[in-house]
Amino acid sequence: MLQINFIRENADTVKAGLAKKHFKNIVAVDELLQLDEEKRKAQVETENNAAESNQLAKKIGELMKAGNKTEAESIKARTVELKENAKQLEERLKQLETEIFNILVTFPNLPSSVVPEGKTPEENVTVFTKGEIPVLHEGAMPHWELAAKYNIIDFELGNKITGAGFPVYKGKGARLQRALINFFLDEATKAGYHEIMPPLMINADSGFGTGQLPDKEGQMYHVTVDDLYLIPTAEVPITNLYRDVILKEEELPIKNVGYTPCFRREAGSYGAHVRGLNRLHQFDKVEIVQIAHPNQSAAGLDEMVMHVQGLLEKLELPYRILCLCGGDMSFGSAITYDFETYSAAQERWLEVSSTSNFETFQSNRMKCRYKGADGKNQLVHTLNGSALALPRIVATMLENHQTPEGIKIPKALVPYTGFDMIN
RNA sequence: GGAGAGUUGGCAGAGUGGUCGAUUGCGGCAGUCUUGAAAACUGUUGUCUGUAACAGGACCUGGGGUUCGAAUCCCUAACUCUCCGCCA
Repeated sequence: MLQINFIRENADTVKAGLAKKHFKNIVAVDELLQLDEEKRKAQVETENNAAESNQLAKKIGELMKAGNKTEAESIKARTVELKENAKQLEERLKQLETEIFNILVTFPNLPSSVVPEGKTPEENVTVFTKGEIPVLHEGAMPHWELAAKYNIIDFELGNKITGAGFPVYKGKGARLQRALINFFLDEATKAGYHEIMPPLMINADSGFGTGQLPDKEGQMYHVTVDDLYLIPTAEVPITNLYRDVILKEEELPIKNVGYTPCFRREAGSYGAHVRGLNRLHQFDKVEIVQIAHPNQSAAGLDEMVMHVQGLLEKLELPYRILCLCGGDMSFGSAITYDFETYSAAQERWLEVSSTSNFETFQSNRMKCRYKGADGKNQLVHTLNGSALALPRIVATMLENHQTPEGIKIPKALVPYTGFDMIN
């Protein structure tokens, strides 16, 4: 969430930023500032009223103690009057605050200055590409056919047990999942991340903290009897660990990693591009999260990007890195790098990681701050990235590493799988 | 699920209607002493809002109420603990 003080002092910058993100309702900025003006006036009135009231109440206390009841009674008349005023003033103030909040939560984060202009995914800028795109042998198959051929992932069985988008992993397929999870966790640990195993359900406060709520409820599974949500990503619980926390400056950066299943309703997506592992309702992901000093967050993002690159290279997958354009970035992000691996049988790039700096957007919602050298509390920056999401990695591995004899497991992963070929 | 007790500043823990934003201890920070450290002693130490700076306002788990006045009384929600029941 943007800070009202910042908007007040930088209205033009805010408008330009919102425009870059292709936010439609930019006039709301002026509306907001108007309301803010009114609210501040209302606040002064309310507080002056309260100040007089407090003063008189104190005086009544003193008079009562001194036994001067008649004078105390005479003052009471005025306090009753003030109380009436207070009720109205407070109501008005509350109403203005609500209106301001309701506008404020609709504003996305402002994009960083290096984010490219653009509206659609086509306008994302490829900043790095690495790896050979494999030439597949005659009769090569897409991953869903390979999954059936080697009996490692069963989509039909998942349909029966739960529904579409909930595959069942079997035998070497299940073992491969476990191997990737452990591999990713170990690599992150080596890079200095602290392992966390968080709850898989979150409350509404946590959903608000990282920006899933309000408005994006539709993307999460909601357990209504207990009013809890299944996590769409480990980012939510792991970042919210620091909700309402004041950190010491020297504690930063905090680097956490966690493996969790992720649950997404993916309402509204369908078609050929969701076949097989391309888009699931439940999938596994290892997520890295940093809580950083504002001065360190840019370097933190670079480090995260390099970490993800290292993973893809060890898995021997061709990949490219995109810097998302303003219009294609997520709501809360200030800058996002997407990683895509090339899926040779589908002949298309698949997103396997999204690594972002949220700057103060989440920390302002979560009230996560650090105490600076000057003793003042300031908002931290939050960052997160997938390192990595499994299904599309598995999809590309199956497709790209297939041979007529079977599917080769990359060297780095063999110690984790315990086999070097799926056949 | 049933019965009871509780939730106060980083932590522990006082405070049952007025001068309490809150006693005290620990911890933290600064100083004295010391070659340095420890100990001891002294001082200091919550957050938000607001102001040029003061002032002012809000916060004792959240929400609502009673009252001129609420940490304190009432209602309600959440959470924690103890006992019983159930259970991986």
